[in-house]
Amino acid sequence: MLDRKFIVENAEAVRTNCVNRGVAADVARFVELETERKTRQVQIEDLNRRANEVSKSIGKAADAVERDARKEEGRQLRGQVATIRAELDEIEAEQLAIQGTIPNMSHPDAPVGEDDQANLERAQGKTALPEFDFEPADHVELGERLALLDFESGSRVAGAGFYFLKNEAVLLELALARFAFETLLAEGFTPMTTPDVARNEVLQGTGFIPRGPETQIYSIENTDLSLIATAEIPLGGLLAGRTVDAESLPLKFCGMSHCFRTEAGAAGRASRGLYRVHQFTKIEMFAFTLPDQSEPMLEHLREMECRLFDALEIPYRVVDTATGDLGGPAYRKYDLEAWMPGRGGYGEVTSASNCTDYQARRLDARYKVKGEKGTHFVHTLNGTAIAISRALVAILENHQQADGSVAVPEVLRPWVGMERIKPKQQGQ
RNA sequence: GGAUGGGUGGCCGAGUGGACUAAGGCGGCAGUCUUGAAAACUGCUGUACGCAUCGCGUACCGGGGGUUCGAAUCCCUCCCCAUCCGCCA
Repeated sequence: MLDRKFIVENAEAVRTNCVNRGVAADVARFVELETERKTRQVQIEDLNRRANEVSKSIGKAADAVERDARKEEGRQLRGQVATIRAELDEIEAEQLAIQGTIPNMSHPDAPVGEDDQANLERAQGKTALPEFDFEPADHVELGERLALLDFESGSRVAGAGFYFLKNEAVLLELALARFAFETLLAEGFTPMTTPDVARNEVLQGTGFIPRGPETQIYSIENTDLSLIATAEIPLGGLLAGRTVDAESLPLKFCGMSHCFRTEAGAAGRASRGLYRVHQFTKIEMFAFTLPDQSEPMLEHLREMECRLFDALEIPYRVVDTATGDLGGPAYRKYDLEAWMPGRGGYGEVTSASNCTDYQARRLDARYKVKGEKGTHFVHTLNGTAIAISRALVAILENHQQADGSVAVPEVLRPWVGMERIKPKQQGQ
């Protein structure tokens, strides 16, 4: 969320930004409430001060009569505090509700627009679009022919949206993970595997809504735990409620986790195959930085994503996300969209966001400069290194061959142990 | 799952109703001393918010609630951690 003082002092800019982002948030009401809140705050502090003075004077009271009189005075004061406190709580609750709906400010270069139609292509990958001298298959059909994907069993076991990977698909998953980690380790990222569940508090801190009608999150009954939708959640939680020394920043992590998403309301929307599933494995980058480091860090994350997908020989474009499509926490966001011959178009495979201090404020993740008074909020960034399921779509569809096989990208061969994935006989 | 003990300021750690709303130590910062450093000595050293001309105030001792004029301290409740036992990949 945004800082309340910032909202009040920049009400007009915040309001305009809400419009650009397509969010209806009552900024004016927030500002109005802030005045109300401050009045109450000052009243309460004054009453508390007087009550504290009274309390201290009781020990020194001359006699029982005076003591009783002072006690009564104290009771009165504390009673008044309780009344005003209740009003203040109500005001704060309303403010917090509004504050939660106000999105982060937007980078001045982010394209202004309602939705992904307004996204701006910034660059293209090194790999040219494939030209097939045959009718290319989509990944579902390839998965079938090569015995790599089993959606039917997945849905029998866990329901629609779940799947089994098998045979070389499993090797590809492991190879992709290994490849991503090797690349990122060389760049100073600290590798992590994370809990696949997290406290709802951590979900909320990172900006995810664990419950409610439009939630995308699976929650675990009778606990305050949810299945994570991305390693961004536990990695962001690493510094939740903590204050680190400024010198220790930036911190770069890459975490592998399973990701679980209910995809409520997404039925029918490109729902075939691996593109939109309830569970997948993902290697995610996450960074905590000083404020002036976050913009270069976003470029760094994007650069890593490009390097990974160039190495996988997958054609893609880099898109600068439009204000209306940024979501709540992002200040700026780049997506990599890979070419997917099966759909004859681009599909999102990664996403890198600079959340500035928006996420950190909710997480309460701070840094402190030695010798200076006070603390500041860190900046947080996250970016997909490789989301296995979507990477598999792109690999299978782009590297398919006329003979029905799929070429394994050069960089993965050491781990997959073969150059080609060949069609199987029935039952394999 | 069973038993026990715990959660206090950057860290260690004292503190069972009012004497600074946290002793003492470590670490950190500044100064004295010293050719320089170390040691020693002296002082300072949490965060947030508010008011304000140095400064003052309010809140915070795991979270929430309660008792009381007054709670780190008493009560209720939840969470977490540690150790041992059992079970187990």
